[in-house]
Amino acid sequence: MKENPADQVKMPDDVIYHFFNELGIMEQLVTTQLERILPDGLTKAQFGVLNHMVRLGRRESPAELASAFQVSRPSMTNTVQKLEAKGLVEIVPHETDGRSKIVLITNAGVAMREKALKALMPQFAQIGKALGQEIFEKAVPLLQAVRVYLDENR
Amino acid sequence: MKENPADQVKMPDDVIYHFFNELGIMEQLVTTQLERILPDGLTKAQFGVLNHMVRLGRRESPAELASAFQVSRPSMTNTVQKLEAKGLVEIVPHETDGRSKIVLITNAGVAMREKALKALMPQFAQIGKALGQEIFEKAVPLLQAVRVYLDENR
DNA sequence: ACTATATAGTTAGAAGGCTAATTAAAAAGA
DNA sequence: TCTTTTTAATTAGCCTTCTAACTATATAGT
Repeated sequence: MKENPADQVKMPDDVIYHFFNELGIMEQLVTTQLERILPDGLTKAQFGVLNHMVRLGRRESPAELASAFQVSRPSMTNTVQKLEAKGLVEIVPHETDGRSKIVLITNAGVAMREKALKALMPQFAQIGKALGQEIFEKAVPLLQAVRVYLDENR
Repeated sequence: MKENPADQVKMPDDVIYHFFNELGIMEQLVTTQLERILPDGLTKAQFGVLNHMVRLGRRESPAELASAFQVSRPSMTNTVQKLEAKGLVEIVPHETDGRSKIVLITNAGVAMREKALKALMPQFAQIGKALGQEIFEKAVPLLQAVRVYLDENR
């Protein structure tokens, strides 16, 4: 009876590794396809920030944004600077805390977010039609549970 | 009755967007934490290739590896060159196809993969213990279904 | 009040990813 | 057979992300 080469050293918790592997491969696909659809060279990171700000409609600091997206502060500095260079956000000093800044979305930023949404909509609709919404409704809570755990135990 | 700011422009297929969003945030967390655990500055991409080659025990070309991980060929060229520089793989010409190359894992590569696995094992066990394997067993087929769709429709 | 610690943001440097373009070899077609 | 198209790999240039280190401000502790 031939053994699989993998048996030499067993994979620990194979399902979990498989899960993370599947995650990484899908994220690769999603990011690439998303950025191909987004208008005006908008990246996933940039769209994420614009969308976040419109949806939550709040004044947030770069540090708060970094935390929301689970990226480092230098990464978020970079992202909001790119958005500022495109005129999609404004970055102003915090009124009372001299260390902090506040990121504000501009009218152009809101318009760009709407343009991006319009570009994305058909693709999302197609995926929803092909796979059904149920699969996503089932998956989201599972993903959230894992994310929350990783978030709390790092 | 106050409306949520998001209502100005509705998110198309909110569950699907939420799914992709959750995916991106978790992938960020996973990659960062994984690379903090991996030994000798091994990256997720590098470990992925080593692990893939041991598990499948096959001679594969850079193009096949790129396809397996859903990255571009230039990205895989970069990764295997980094592995070659560390002495973890060998890259030899294909016997019959003058365009192709074959990536072979070295003894050092196998040893490094085992060292990495040993480093990863406790973390995976802890996650499994905290969340249970079931959540991953439920999630993997869902992720696969979405991945296969994206893969086939790009 | 003064010192020490923590927090916000940035800069520098490295890694991985992408697309576009280049080179070389194989396969297909006229 | 000769030309055209496809495929494999690489190079160049850009973007995002990371960690480490630095500056400046705020908070805590003595």
